[in-house]
Amino acid sequence: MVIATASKALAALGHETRLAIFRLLVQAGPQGVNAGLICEKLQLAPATLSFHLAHLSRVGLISGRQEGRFIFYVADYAAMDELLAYLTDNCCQGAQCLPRNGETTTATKRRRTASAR
Amino acid sequence: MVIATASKALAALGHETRLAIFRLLVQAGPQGVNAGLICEKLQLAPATLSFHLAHLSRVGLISGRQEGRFIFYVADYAAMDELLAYLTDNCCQGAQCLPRNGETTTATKRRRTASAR
DNA sequence: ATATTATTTCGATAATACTCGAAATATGGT
DNA sequence: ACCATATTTCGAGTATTATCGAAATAATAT
Repeated sequence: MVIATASKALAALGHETRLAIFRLLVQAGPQGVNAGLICEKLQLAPATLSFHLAHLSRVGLISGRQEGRFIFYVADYAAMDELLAYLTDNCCQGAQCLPRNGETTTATKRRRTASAR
Repeated sequence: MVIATASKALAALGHETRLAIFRLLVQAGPQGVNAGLICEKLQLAPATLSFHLAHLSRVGLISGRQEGRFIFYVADYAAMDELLAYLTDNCCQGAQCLPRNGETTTATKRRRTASAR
């Protein structure tokens, strides 16, 4: 992934409403959630939701699947995976991600696993 | 980490210039890079750089250490670690992060490692 | 065909963020 | 004290993003 792509994905998630939407979709799993239900759960005006869904779609983090009158939005796990890979590879280099106390935390383990690829 | 904090950190990284700055600092390691050198490497006007450094500092992703006339900026690895932990925990739930083809990729391994905590 | 429901697009407004020259501040050298 | 260098703050202009009512589109049901 190139930096321009990564920064666009990060910007998309860098808005509380959109992060909440994405989180909801991830937790909903592969069947997704239709727009109306997202509106209801997150208390958003339909036009506002539509704006944010379009943004997330544009950067490839979600996609929509029409089913009857509904459009079910689904998180794109592969896109998120690529973003996380970019961050661990470029913004969390090796042993430097060790916290000061020397304890091994998630990022470190994550990095080790990644290098074992 | 709460969603407000996570979205602020993501927004900070969601700008190509700031992501480039953060990446540079991560790669520079614990001694950091002084502002002037960042300016030079990334070809930024001093005032512009200062604006972005302030933004990254405000959300806790970097910090500055005065040394003589210079201010060395350093990436906060712990903050990045927490952000990655938030994303893997909240936006990449378990087996759902498996890509369609069934191959195991980074995020999956990452998630498994995380659950073994 | 018409009505109903789901969602998006349009349009206007408001708010926030970005860029950068110029001036201000801070530190160190002479 | 003065000068040079490093960085930030100020201020103003520009651009981008967010919100949401109202109208338009799309799908289904009656």
